Amino acid sequence: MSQTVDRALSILPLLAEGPADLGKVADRLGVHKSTALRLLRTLHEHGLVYRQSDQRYRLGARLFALAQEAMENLDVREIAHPHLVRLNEACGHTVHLAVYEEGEVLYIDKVDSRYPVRMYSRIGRPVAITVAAVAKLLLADLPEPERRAVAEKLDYPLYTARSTPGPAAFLTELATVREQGWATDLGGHEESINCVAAPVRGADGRVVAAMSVSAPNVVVTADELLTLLPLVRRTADAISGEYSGRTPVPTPDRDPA
Amino acid sequence: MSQTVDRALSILPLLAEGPADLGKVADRLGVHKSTALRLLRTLHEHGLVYRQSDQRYRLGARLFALAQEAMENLDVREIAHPHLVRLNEACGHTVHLAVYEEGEVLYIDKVDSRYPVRMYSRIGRPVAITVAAVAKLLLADLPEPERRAVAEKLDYPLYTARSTPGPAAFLTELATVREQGWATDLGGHEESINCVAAPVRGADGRVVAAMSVSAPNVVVTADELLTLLPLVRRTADAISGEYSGRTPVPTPDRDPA
DNA sequence: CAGCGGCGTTGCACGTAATGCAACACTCAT
DNA sequence: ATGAGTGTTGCATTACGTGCAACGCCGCTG
Repeated sequence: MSQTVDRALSILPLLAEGPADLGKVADRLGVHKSTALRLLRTLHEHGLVYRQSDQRYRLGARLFALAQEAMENLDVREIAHPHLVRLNEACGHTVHLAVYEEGEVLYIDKVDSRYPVRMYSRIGRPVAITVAAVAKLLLADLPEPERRAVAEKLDYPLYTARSTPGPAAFLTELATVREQGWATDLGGHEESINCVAAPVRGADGRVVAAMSVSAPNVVVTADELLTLLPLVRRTADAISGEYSGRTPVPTPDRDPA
Repeated sequence: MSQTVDRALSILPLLAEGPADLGKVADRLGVHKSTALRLLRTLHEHGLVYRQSDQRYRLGARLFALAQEAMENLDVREIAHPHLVRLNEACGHTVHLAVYEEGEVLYIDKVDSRYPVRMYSRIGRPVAITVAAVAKLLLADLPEPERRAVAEKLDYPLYTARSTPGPAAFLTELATVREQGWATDLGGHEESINCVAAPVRGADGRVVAAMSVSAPNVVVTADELLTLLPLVRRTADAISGEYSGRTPVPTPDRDPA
């Protein structure tokens, strides 16, 4: 809508790929060097872009700070965190919390497994949306037209033989998940890793987040992991209760309502 | 420099304080509502801003993804290298840079001593993890459970009489190192070689790498080497600053007052 | 050492594209 | 109903961003 800003913002993902010099930025934007320079300068003044000693540009500190603040402003996360920790203490596995936003699913919190074997996932990183258990729950709750639209537009990478192959299979899976109120990922992303997930709902019943427990085969089998489902669901429900404000009294309360 | 972009970017810190509606944004920017609307739309298209269900705006998810991607594509080695060279020019000794990865500590860069006597160490080679100063710094920063798990699993070869004998001693040493923010290896790997090391930290304060200066007894005594500690730490801090995009501006002035 | 090519930077005239205005659409309260 | 509070759209004006060309600055290379 605003050309100048649009161009300026296009620089950010470009720099996220790695440092670039002025010429490269101008090229990729399709603008004159002087234009690119001014845009970069403006970004620099706001600290979103940093100029390293070899004069190349890269993303700057304020961006990290903003991302941090943005995350802290997500109140689901704040409410959920202690529950995630408790769940991790109970079962020992990696616990994730994820939200849906604008066609993407992102991890917004994580408690690492107590076992030395760790999964590769980091907060802020987009989830493998077509296979992850949390993604299924979040997408399954979208209104039908949007759900369909999103499913059509996605790529369906075949991470493993069990990955969701395409839109049709995905929509079927979403229907099942929607019906049963929980989801799994059994080796769909990485052959040896399984997950079970449950939804966190707001006061209006809409799914606002999803949480999962993940563990590799070498630690527990898929069947053993499934026995944790009731616990996962109870935890998710507890978070839902607290989030939607109709919590009886969780633990440390200052004013009894 | 660019008014439009400048205004648009000013919205981000504003939203970082918490969600705001169109009117508030326009007010704070000192522009007409329609102008603010267009700016917000552009930010929205790039995912930097998200419109929540009550129509208010808040910081968007792509911000995480950007910050995340930038972190992953950041090359400590590239940023650190000129600093290592400068340090080597200043003190003449061998300078190392190392990172932790999956239970191992690896040298990823090295500037050779100007003295004829050289250590043998190779870039990409695993470090003597139980004794090397850089290894201590990197392991000391791991979360407690993992640190313990790693320490338990290690072998403790007795390279010299001063080598770390076992897990207990190692964990104690790590606690000290963690506390003081620097580390040494005084003849723990080879009888006649000493090292001092300091950590390189990312924007979040986590240790992403460690650097050390090493020299054999025949060139400088351990005490003499220790006098280099402040310089080593300053260098490491400079790298940290640049790595996290925090340094003001590397102006080409000769002498900073 | 001079000459050269590649880079970032600056000043300026041009015309695109951002701006503010005013009118419109909509939702809630009253 | 009716009003005040939102967010939204179309449009005329001109401010502002744009590209150009010239400059300065290294680091090469002959």
